[in-house]
Amino acid sequence: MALATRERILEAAGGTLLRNPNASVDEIAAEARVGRATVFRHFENRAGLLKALANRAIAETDRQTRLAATDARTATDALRLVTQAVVRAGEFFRYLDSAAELYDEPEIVEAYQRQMSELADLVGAAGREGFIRPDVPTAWVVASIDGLIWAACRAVGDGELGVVQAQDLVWETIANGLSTEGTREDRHSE
Amino acid sequence: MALATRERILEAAGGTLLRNPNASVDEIAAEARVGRATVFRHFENRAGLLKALANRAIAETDRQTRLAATDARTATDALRLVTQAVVRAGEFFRYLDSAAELYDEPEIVEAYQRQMSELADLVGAAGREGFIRPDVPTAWVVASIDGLIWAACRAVGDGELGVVQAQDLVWETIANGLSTEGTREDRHSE
DNA sequence: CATCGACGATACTATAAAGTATCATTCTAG
DNA sequence: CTAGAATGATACTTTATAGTATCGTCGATG
Repeated sequence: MALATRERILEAAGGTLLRNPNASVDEIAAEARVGRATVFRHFENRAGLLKALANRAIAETDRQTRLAATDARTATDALRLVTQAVVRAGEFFRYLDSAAELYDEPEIVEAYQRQMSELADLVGAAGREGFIRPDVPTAWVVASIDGLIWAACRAVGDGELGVVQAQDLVWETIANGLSTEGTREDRHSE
Repeated sequence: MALATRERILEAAGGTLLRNPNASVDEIAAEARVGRATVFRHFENRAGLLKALANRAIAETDRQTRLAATDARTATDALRLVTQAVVRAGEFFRYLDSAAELYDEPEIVEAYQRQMSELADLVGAAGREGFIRPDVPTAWVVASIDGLIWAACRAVGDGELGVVQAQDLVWETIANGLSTEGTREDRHSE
């Protein structure tokens, strides 16, 4: 089955590149239990393999977010669902931690920027609903959500948290932070 | 000046590797306005250069955190100051985004684990002071602080935020999240 | 059972980058 | 002003890996 082989290579590439971003085609093929030549039968070259892998991650993330967005009744709810959806898709793009080669692929960069821009739009809408504190710059909201999602995906990948638990914690942290303190003024005193 | 040259190479390596984690010694030397041979005069090999760079980042982070910790009167305060100190040291380790080779250096891995463990200790102490909500796993507290610090360092590096602003926002987000909502129960409704 | 396509294995070439050696030049200390 | 150290430039070797070509085998499909 050609499809099964191709998928197995992509799967192995994700796992191998996560452990070693500079893994050779040799290593990926070995991980996939496939001959090295077979990798080049399914992908034009190493860059093509990485590109296919990235596109797979983008598609999966889009799928999850689109699925989530249909359930939302408010922008705030959509932001929550999308955030949690991206955590769910995390296993597909976690290898991107160190995929510097992809910065040269306009197609990939564009897709990433589109997703970030969609997130920014959602943050803006949630802000207009009054969910986001107005004194926090939008850039930081987007950046910190991104950072928390990455942290969650890593924690899940390392087995420290379950997926559902991580999803809840991300949103909990976005919404309320980690502190017991209710007031926001005297947080520097104990 | 041997020292100035060595420092210039390290500086250039940090910048170059940030833009391209697989940058060759050629590129680093060019960025440092130095002959390629000179790099090998100051560092045993490429791995040695990366190791020196990592040690520099570790030392700078330690220095900043030690400086911060002396001012703290409570563990919660120490956690805040250390978090902000790491953001301040961010420019020194941001290139580590994709420095996979360093995973093989026990010395570096050990230092990283030590720093994370120190952070975990601080989180534990702050928890005993009642600052951290008891229903949040310590692993997530550590992971999310890490994620927010990374987000802050990237935002600073990209010029989206100033250092001081980023420091405050990180702590603000840790302590209170991003939301205007005071209650923690009905956050799923609008 | 025969055919055709996918695969594994292997051998080969090409290339980029690491690391070494050498020599002329420049800079600095005495 | 001079001797020695640091540097730049360059040429060279070595190595790892990408990518190609080929051939025999296996397995599904008709």
